[in-house]
Parts: sequence; structure tokens; C-alpha cells
Amino acid sequence: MPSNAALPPDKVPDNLDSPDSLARKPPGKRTPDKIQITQTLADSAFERLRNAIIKGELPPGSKVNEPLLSKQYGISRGPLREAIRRLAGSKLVEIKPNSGAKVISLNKSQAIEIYQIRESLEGLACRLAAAHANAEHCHGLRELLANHEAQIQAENWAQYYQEAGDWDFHYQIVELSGNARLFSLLCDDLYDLLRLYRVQTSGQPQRPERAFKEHHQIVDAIEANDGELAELLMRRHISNARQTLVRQLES
Amino acid sequence: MPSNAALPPDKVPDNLDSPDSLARKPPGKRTPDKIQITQTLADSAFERLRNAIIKGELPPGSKVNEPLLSKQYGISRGPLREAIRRLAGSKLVEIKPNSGAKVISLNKSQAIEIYQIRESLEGLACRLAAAHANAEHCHGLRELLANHEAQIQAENWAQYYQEAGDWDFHYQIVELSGNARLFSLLCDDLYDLLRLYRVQTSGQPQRPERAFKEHHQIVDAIEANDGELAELLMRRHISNARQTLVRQLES
DNA sequence: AACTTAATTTGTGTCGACAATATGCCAAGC
DNA sequence: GCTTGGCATATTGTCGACACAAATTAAGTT
Repeated sequence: MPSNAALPPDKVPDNLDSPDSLARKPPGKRTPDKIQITQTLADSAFERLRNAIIKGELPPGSKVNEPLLSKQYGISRGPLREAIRRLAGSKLVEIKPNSGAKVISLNKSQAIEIYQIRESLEGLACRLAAAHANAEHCHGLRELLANHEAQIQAENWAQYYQEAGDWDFHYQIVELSGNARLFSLLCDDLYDLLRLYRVQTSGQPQRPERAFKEHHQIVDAIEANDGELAELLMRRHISNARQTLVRQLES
Repeated sequence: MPSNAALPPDKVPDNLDSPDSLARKPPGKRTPDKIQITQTLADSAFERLRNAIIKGELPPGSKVNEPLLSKQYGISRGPLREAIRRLAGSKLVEIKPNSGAKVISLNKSQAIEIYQIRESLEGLACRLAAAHANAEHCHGLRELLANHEAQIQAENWAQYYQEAGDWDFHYQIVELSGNARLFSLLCDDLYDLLRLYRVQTSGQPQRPERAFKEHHQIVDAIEANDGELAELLMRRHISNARQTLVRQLES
């Protein structure tokens, strides 16, 4: 329950999960509903597709079949195609002319590229966060870490939640940076790609206790408004994960 | 003529500039052309729209009128809409449901956000470039700078070319980093946004001689394979530009 | 039996038409 | 004079149909 505290609205798991149709009007009929969320079918399809990809329901490399999905979602191909193009714009699918869209598939070296970028960008986020953070913010971070720790102690929590806790921490830091573009870039684009890669490789071994300690050090630096140190620690923190990947690559 | 040396293929100004229609087949007729570039109408429209936006033909904040553009481009609204969604995915336009797409408009603080990101990312690019660069690469960079300098000396060159030289330099550095994702992120996404901002503010005063000296220092560091220094210099280089912006913001 | 070629099927690209919503304009009322 | 309401228009959202390309299956020849 504490897990999606820092998640942006469109990231919270859709519990309502309407069985299938997200159409607001059956093709020919009128729409008697007065209350209706003013959202395009293409928008809904976009989010839905995105979730499907991130959760691995549409595995990396698989083709995105328009007629099939349009039937599944209960909409026509038009809005669906628009959703797919938007996904292409954020690099989650690749479109080959006359042959359709495939879900992007990352190899290790591509994942490493992303980690390099993430290292640089989250370092920046940390530096900015240290400049902006007040006592209240730091308290929030501590609380998050405490929850996270409790979950790890309980041990029987699914790995999913443990991982979610990790994401929460990074989300919150980036949000604290105050740089909206940076938030969008990391949280809306890059994190998705990494999640996708983890799904693909069914998760590399976690190292919770070590990561946990590093998180605490980072908050310490932010609390002390030491931007330089915070940046350094975060970069090192992510660099560790990256080097784990590199080692896997070499072996 | 040396100016688009480092530009990726889709950045080179479309000189052919086919008068208007990019349709490959008049709606009902056959297509007698055997030789035809296998590219979707939506793809062409995407590039064309993107260029129009970057060049300022579609000024920031202006509405993207579907019927008008579809007539201008000689295609139907379907492919055009797909192109617009793709632009939305890379954040060049904003779509408001039931109200259409507007070209994105950056204010100064948003531009500063982007500069912060760019600073971090190009610093990374420089560090990586220093690790990869060999003598040949460095020679290429020197040559680029020499051309650039010659243009500045000539003085009567349009500012356009002078600016292009600056972009070329940064393109080449990022390319040298060897990180394809980083290249795409900077050159395909962020640079466009900054170009757009410059169009919007009709270009802040240039400082060619200073920037030029800094470029040389950066190449020196890369040549010496001193990644740390190269990163530092590039970050400072971009930070200078950013702080110019900040000063403008305060005044 | 294997290979090439023809036919069928599946899927993508494009269009035009219609419904739903927003936008602009004009008149009526305070 | 200004605001408010309602009408006409323009624009967006969605759909179904069709043309073309790719993939798959079937057929025919050596």
C-alpha cells in the first residue's frame, strides 16, 4: 500500500481494469452517459499498450498486430495506429514500413548505454535535489526507506514490491530535483526501457542490503545540502548496477 | 558545403523540396513508378512537419490544423494524424483531446531545464569520446574547427552557417561517444527543442570567439584521452551558455 | 523429395464519410 | 455596454472499406 506513493498518476496499476472495451460509444449508437472521462480512444489505447509492454504481456520483439489488438480493445484500427505511433515516438516500439511495429528488444550493450545515461542524469537529479530539499522532503525520503527496509525484513514479500520500493526512491529523488523535463525523461522514458529489459532477462540478482545502505548515504548528503556528494554517491550507486551488467556481459 | 558533414541523414536540408504533393499514388490510380522510396506517407509527413517546426514555419504555440496541412501536403488526414502523434511522442507538439495539437512553446525556465540536462549529457558524451578517440577522429575535429574559424573570419557568412558549425561540433562529439542512445537522445530530441527555442527568441547574442576557444580546449582534452577533463570542460562550456540564459531571465 | 512458382490469406497503408466536440458569431436581455 | 444564450461553422475523433505489400500455403516441375 505504500508502494505507489511516489508514482505519477499514469503509473498506478489500473485496478479497475475494465474487462475489455474501452470504447465510449458502440459504433452507431448514441452515448447516454453524461459522465465520461474526456479522453481519446487513442489515449486509452496508448496507456494500455504501454502497460502491456512494460508488464511483458507483449514481450520484446513481438509483433504488434493491429487487427488483433483492435478487436481486443474494442476499437477500430485508426486510434490504435495513432497510439502505436506515439509509442514509436517514445521509442518503445519500432516501425518498419509495410511490415508493422515490433516491441523494442534491448540487448545488453544497449542496456548499458541506457545505464550510462541514467547515471549521468540521476547524478544531476541528486545535485539539484540537494539544492532544493528541505526538512520535510528529507523526512519523506527517510520514511520511504524505512518502509522499504521493513519490506525487505519481512522477506516474504514478492520481489515485485521490493523492486517497486527501489523505483519509488529514485522517482522521488528525481521529482525533488524540480526539473520537470528531467522527470519526464527519466520516469516516462528511460525507466520504462529498463523495466522492459528486466522483464526480458527476468531480473538480475538483487543486492538489496547494499543498495539500501547506499540509499541512506544519498539521503544523508541531500539532507546536508551537499549537492556534489549527493551527485557522486548516486552516480556510484548506479554505476555499481551497470558494472554488474558489464560483468554479466563478459561472462 | 562542409556544414552538414556531421549531420545525420534526416537532418540535411531537403533541397529537392518537392513542390507539394508527397503522395506516391493519386488516390484511385495505379503507381507506374517502379523506382519508389519505400517510405510511408506518414513518414514523409513526419519529417516534413518536423522541419517546418524547427525552421519556424510553424511557430511555437501555433495550432496544427489537420485539414489545412492535409491539403497542403496532398495526403489525407489519416497519415497526417499518425505523423502528429509521433511528434507528440518526441514532445515537439502537445495534444489536447478534442482540441488538436499545438507546436510546443518553451519559456526560459524550460529552456534552462533542457540546458541542465544537456550539460550533464554532453559531459558524459565528452568523457566517452575521450575514451574512444583515436588520432584520425581528432584530426577530423580539428578540421571542423578550422572550417568553423574560417567562416567566422570571413564574417559575411550568414549567422545560420556559423550556428550550424557549432551544432556540427557537438554532433560530432556525441557521435564519437559511441553511445547510440545518447546520440539519439541529444541529436534527435533535445537539440531540436533548443533550436526551436532559438527560433522563438530569434537567437540570443552569439559569443563566437569565446566558444571557439573552449571548443579547442575540449579537443585538446579528448586528444589527450583525458576523459575527466573533457567532461569538465564541456560541462563548463554549456554551463556558460546556460548562465547567459539565466541572466537574461533575471533582467 | 526438394525446389521454384503460383495462389491465397493475412496485415498494413490510405482514404473518404460521419459523429461529436469545440469555436466563433450574432442577437437578445440585463 | 457588457454579458449570456444559442446557432452556424470548422475541426477533431472514429469508423469501415479498399488497395497494396508481405507472408503463407498450395501446386507443379524436374
